[in-house]
Amino acid sequence: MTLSEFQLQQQLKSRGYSITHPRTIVFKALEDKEALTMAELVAICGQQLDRATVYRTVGLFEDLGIIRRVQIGWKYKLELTDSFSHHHHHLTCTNCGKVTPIIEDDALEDRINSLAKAYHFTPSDHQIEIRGLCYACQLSSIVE
Amino acid sequence: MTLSEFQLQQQLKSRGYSITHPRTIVFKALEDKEALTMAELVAICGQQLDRATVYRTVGLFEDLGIIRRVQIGWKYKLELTDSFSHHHHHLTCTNCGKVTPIIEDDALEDRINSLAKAYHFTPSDHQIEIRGLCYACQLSSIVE
DNA sequence: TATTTATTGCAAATCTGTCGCAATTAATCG
DNA sequence: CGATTAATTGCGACAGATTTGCAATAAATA
Ligand SMILES: [Mn+2]
Ligand SMILES: [Mn+2]
Ligand SMILES: [Zn+2]
Ligand SMILES: [Zn+2]
Repeated sequence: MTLSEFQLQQQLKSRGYSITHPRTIVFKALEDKEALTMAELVAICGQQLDRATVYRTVGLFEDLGIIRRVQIGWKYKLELTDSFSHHHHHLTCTNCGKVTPIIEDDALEDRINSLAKAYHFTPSDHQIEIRGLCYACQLSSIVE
Repeated sequence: MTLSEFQLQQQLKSRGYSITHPRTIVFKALEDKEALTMAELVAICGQQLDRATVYRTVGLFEDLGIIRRVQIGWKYKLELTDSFSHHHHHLTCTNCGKVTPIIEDDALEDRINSLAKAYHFTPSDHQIEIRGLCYACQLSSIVE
């Protein structure tokens, strides 16, 4: 069992939820992967689980702060929260669709927090998506 | 006719699309408003336009870079792009749902662009949402 | 104003997400 | 380890959101 799988079980248990087969399957599907759409997640788990169960599990995991939704392109995707992964943001290539995580940047995080304060907000979370052309797509567009 | 309505017509014409009544209605519905959900937009235009037409127009406007989707909470909303409005980001109150625009901040924009460069991306656009408690909701949570 | 082509409205189809309920599974305890 | 109990799941069925084909209509052009 991985460390985060253990964390998941602790999290469920401490909040009075059972550790079930479906919940483990959904968690593993998201582990170590860059954000998945709901459709992709259902496709991965769908052979073994009912659609409704995947939705219910996603809902529960969101409530428990185990996964979060982020906007990538025009859809939202799901990924493990910072407690199970590392805080990061996303670069999306508008040409090939590749999504690259941006590792945490203190200057950026600080600016975000100061801005929230300037508007008298108490920030709890934030998300950033930068869209543009990835290196590979820049090269191929020069060739054309 | 407003300046941005004129811009819209230029944009449509130059790309070979007709300037139609439905397209004008959808554009006006979004003008000078903070992000609308698709449901809100359909409600506003729905009396005069078919649902399908609203969806098709939104799709076209997205392709033409006239409107964009931004994630607000767990849903997306629609708003005019920077060419028709001013570049900004969003603060969302997780308690009352209020959405506040953050006016452009150079330090933030610079950091975003440097990060993109560091990853060899050519950035074209980005979006930021900060979630947290607005001032009013902070006060009421202290009272409780 | 007549002609041509793009656009729209309508209705049907398809996705997406939700719900109630009976069958199953996990947790608990002797 | 079995029996008991309560939570969870699968299975329709369902409501809402978005897409599509096609005939009717409106916009552009000359
Ligand atoms: Mn990610
Ligand atoms: Mn806005
Ligand atoms: Zn690319
Ligand atoms: Zn609030």
